[in-house]
Amino acid sequence: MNAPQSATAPPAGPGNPIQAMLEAPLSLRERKKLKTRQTIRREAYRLIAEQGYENTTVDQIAAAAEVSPSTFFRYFATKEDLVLTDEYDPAMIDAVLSRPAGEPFLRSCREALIGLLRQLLEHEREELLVRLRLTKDVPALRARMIDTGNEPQRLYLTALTRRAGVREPTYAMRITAAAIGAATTETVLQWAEGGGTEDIAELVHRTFAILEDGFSGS
Amino acid sequence: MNAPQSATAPPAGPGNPIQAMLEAPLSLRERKKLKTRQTIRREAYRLIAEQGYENTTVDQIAAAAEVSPSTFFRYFATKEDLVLTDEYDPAMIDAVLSRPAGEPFLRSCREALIGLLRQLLEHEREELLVRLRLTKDVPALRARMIDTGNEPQRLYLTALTRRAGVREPTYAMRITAAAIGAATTETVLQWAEGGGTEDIAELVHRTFAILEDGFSGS
DNA sequence: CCATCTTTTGAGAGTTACTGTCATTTGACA
DNA sequence: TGTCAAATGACAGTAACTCTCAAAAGATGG
Repeated sequence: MNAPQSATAPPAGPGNPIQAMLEAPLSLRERKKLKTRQTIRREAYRLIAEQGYENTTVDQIAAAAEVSPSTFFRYFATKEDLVLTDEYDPAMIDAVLSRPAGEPFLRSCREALIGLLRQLLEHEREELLVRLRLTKDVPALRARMIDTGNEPQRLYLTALTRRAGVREPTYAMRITAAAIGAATTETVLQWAEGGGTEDIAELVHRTFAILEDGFSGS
Repeated sequence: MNAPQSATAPPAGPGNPIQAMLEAPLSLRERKKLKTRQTIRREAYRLIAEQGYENTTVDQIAAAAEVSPSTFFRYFATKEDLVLTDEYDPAMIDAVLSRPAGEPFLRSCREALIGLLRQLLEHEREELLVRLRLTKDVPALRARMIDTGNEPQRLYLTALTRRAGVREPTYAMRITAAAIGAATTETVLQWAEGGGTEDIAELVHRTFAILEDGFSGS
């Protein structure tokens, strides 16, 4: 193989999945890789903040991070991945699956989401805000987001399927995951648009209340 | 101005909006433009069917349609737009808005959707199937779809906002539009995946039933 | 510490989607 | 028929990727 794996997160326990990911003993090589990845991302965000997303070229980012453009693409398959990739997807699935068995799916999602967001906010509130705002403002990113593995829809579908203990999701599962996923995305984007000043847990509650009562308010 | 407008659909009445678009007296220039547009799309679909989306270059398409690459980009802003652009968005908004005033929004959407799909199926069933299947299979397309103006989410949001007679959509409207829009997209994609053999009206009914009862089945 | 093996990196060349400009052509219209 | 605006094509450029190959650097066994 010729490329460093794109950060396959170690399967984290349900206790504090994010924290767990920050530990783990690392070889020198691994540490260097991680550092390179962080440097690239940091420099990229700096440049993007100064010049905007479209005006910042990969070559500039590579130069600022002191790596070759080739190396940039070894760490991020596309420029968009800079903003969109996320290491916490497995944690979200775990969080949903570790909810009590009989609980309605909607509630499991809500609680898992609130728990995960609380942790994310503690550790990297600012970065999350920047990323979400970019996601909302840059068309290419908003577009791409849907397809990447980190979109909520796919997470929910995986969780639903596993919870039911089946291999292939049913039609109803697909529809459910699509709807809840989109609502989740919209919720965090709205939070970011408000500058992160609102209580995100409260927003999540409002969202799920709408879903739960079948949109009867409209 | 230097470029032909990308098919701004004439505002169609609620009667039979699609049919209305197919009539209208056209000047020679307009007819030629329309023909060029159709030729490009037809040749593109042919090449894509033979070689796949990624392996088909814009230059090839332009050559096959006997226009210059410049002209290609005057008709389709991006290669993706070949597959994704859709002339019927205004018709969908109209269809929702022309439902009875007191009707629950969910039902208005359902009926509007079924009505529009029925017409689409009559006129261009095959093309619709091809497009949907491409949309589902080609990552770049699936990604891009969300951002373009033709995605259901934006349509529903517009309809909701206008129906309420306000300027800015509320938080609840955004969440509602996101959820219903995603469910709609998933529904038609599922239909296409089944090769169009299932009754799409029935699928739509199942989808909206799930939404209506608050996902209590999960 | 050294030799060797594997992973990571950089250099460079090539492809493709797209942008902008400008001169030429072609339909519209009086 | 002459004039104007819209449509087209040729061409040059940019930037995001892809591929290949050789050099550098960490891992590993002696």
